[in-house]
Amino acid sequence: MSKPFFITTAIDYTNGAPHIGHAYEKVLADVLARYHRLKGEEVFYLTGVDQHGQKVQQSAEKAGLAPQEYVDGITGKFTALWAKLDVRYSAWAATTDPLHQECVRANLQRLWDDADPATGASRWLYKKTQRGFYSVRQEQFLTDKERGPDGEFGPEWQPVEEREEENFYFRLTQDAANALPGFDPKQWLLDFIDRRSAAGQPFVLPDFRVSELRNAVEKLEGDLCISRPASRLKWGIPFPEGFGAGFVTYVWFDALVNYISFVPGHDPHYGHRTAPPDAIALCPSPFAFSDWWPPLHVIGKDIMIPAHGVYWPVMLKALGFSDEEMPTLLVHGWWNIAGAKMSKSVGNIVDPDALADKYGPEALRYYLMSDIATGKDADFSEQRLVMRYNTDLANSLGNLLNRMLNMAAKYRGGSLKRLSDPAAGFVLQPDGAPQIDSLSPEILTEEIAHLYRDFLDKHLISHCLASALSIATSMNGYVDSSAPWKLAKDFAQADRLDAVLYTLAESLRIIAILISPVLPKAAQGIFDQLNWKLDEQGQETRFRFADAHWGGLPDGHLLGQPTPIFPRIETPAT
RNA sequence: CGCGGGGUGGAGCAGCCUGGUAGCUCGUCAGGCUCAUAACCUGAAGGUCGUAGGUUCAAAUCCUACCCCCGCAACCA
Repeated sequence: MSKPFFITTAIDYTNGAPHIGHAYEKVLADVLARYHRLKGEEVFYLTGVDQHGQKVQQSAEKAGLAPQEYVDGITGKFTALWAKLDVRYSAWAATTDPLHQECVRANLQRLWDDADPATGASRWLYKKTQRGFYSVRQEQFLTDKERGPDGEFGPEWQPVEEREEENFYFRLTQDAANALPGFDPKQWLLDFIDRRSAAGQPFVLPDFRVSELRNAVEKLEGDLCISRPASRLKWGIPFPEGFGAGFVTYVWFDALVNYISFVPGHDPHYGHRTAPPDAIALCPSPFAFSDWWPPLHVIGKDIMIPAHGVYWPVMLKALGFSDEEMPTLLVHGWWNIAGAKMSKSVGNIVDPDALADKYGPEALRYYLMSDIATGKDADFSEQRLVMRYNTDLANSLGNLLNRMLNMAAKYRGGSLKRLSDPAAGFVLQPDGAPQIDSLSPEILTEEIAHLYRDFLDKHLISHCLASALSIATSMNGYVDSSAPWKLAKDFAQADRLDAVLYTLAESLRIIAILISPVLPKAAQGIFDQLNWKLDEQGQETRFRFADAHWGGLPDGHLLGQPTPIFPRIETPAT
């Protein structure tokens, strides 16, 4: 069995409804997950929600709800949207899940117990008192960034008072006061990033972001505060008893740990390498934690620095993960609105739920995957969504399926004939060349399948789609140049007509396989109308990358009835 | 000298890593077809690939300098 594929997304903060950016990331990961399943791999796709924190605590109070009640409501909007968009995840990472809470506490305990023999103190965590300005109204400490032009804190923060607070810290650097014996996390991280790049396996993809991360690490100073006093933050995971009473886990040691806690075979009390027999019994997967690990983390560019690019690898290192067990970050760009950043305060948030209702989930999935180059930003436009759907799916692919099925039904009663001489159908060009676009259809589809695979391995979804759909474009041209409606009137051309119809049907079968990760419903629809693999109707296993080879449809195969699979979206003239 | 991204026909983008006829979608114009979802096909017009140097037989692609645009507090992918 091949290596299982473990993919995650960022877990979304449950303080507001999902927007188009959330949808993009989850669909992107879903497409990659489906692609790996298409290749026959076991896939574990983890996504979820980050439910803790002060913002949630405050919003819940404002709404007059208990925090759990409040996050359950928002969480429901996310899960409903993923169901609507056919985002098919393997496990749901909700940070209020007891399993996760236990894992976070166990990890903190492991780091606390990992003591330096010389001092008896933890090598990774320490307690420190810090003094600063605290806004009673906003319930947070203020930094110089919050000061107004006059150097004073504005009225939105008042009253402000000086306070002392004791917290736990996680070592990231090796400053004189808090040296970590024998190990400098910052230097290790720099070396690690360089080694991965040198090995051709960059820690961060696309690789133009590596230098950005590296620069940020170079400038890293200070350690990471990982706790909050319970007096200030109640809605979070309490520290284990051994740390003393009254501390709650601050965001990163809570949220990032989800990538560990929900993996099958993981047991927080036994570390990440071994799982006790009962843990395996609870989990039907034949894989242990170490089989799944390490993951591909799909994240937005905003949380690469510092969370996923700095804190997370150092946390993993501290927890005992080797360099070979470090994950890879796939960092995607943003959907901007008319060139401007999408923002709640500007009020230009795009609601994916409404779009899915208006145009259908497949149209939205297709747009989000086809109109952005992975890693870069793009402009969101409803007009372009409609345009791309109509052009690529309705006019090109959908229409090809429809015209092929109609001709097959009209001329051959829907029955396909597979000729022994595969070239018979292609000697149709004026110059007599047995070609479509200078290639035979077998070679054309074969080459495109390879191209597609290369693009997908580089996570370039829009390129994949373009290559898959270029088959439809070629075939539409082939229909015109071979003119089956003329062949049908000439008995001497019977073989050619059969060959043309077979070529078109075969191409459509292969296109359906290639687009299935992005357009699962449409791919099913194409197979249904081709009357193909009906015993696996509706199942994802109906599509296999290995089947994307010429000649799958047998001689005498009976095709189904044509129904527009991508009805054009008609918009009122503007 | 803060960091990073980008500047390619009217619009939106790909190509740049691994130099070698500048590609895609939309739009415009002119034809063709009639199997099809007023869909499809062909052809044309339109670009000195931000600017200036350099390397090379050859540069959108590599190097240097400069100009312009965008992002880098928070909500937030």
